[in-house]
Amino acid sequence: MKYCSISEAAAKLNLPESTIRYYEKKGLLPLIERDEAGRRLFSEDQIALLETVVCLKNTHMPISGIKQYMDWVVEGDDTIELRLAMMKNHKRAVLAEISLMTESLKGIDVKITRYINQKNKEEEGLI
Amino acid sequence: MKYCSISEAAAKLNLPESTIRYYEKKGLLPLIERDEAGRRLFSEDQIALLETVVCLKNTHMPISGIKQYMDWVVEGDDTIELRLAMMKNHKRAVLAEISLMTESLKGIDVKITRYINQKNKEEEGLI
DNA sequence: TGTTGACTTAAACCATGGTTTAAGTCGTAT
DNA sequence: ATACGACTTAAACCATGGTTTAAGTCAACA
Repeated sequence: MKYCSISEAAAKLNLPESTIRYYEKKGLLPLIERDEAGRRLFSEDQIALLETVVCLKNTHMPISGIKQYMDWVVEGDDTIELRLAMMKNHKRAVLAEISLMTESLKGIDVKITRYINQKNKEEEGLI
Repeated sequence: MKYCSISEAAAKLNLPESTIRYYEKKGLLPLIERDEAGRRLFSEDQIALLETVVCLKNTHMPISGIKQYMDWVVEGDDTIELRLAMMKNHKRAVLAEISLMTESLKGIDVKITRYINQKNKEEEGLI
């Protein structure tokens, strides 16, 4: 298996190293191995877990939620139902948030349209 | 013109009163009138402005951005171009965020599918 | 051998976006 | 008159999600 350093992991995921350390401290990245010098070693699996963290973070799951999920991952197959339920719930929350944003975007579009019209009126006035 | 109290405004917009006071303090709600006793009076226009704040907040514009926008609103028609540019930029940012969320949601769907399959395999194993 | 450069830690620090508290002022109904 | 509910303020407090700092360890290269 190939391992990579924290700087390589950070580059792959486009995250600051400090963030990765912070995530590990918060329990979002359990079971990270270390070399003899105490440096973190990220396996492909760890990188995949980190990608999952990023994916959940991108969809605004709080740290506490991601930690719960990762605790269940570590716990093993007995928690599959729990993880499934969590992901289904989270998906619903994300879709709701996207809906809200999409809806609110309409209000922004109204302003854009209005401002464009006002600008045009000004220009007509100048002609 | 009809005015309403902070509690009525809070009820209309489904916001805590404390949040409305906080927004005013931060400069997001300029020109709020007061009665003789110092109580805030919200006109229809103020309510509309507050709705705009909520709309921008729902689309994750930071307080500092909303304040800039409101400062421009107060400044008047000379700032229409600036407001238009800001709203166009913001719209782009919101669409990008929605894209990121939508993309990340795929990763979540992958997990949902996988967990459902794993559950089914377990059940087959039990038969 | 010594000096880089990449890593380590704990703790302090920061920004953001509110919420809560404490103390006080009104207007009105009893 | 007084007591209640709705309002006011400034300041303290809180959670979240990191980032920065300071001090140290280690491996490898000149």
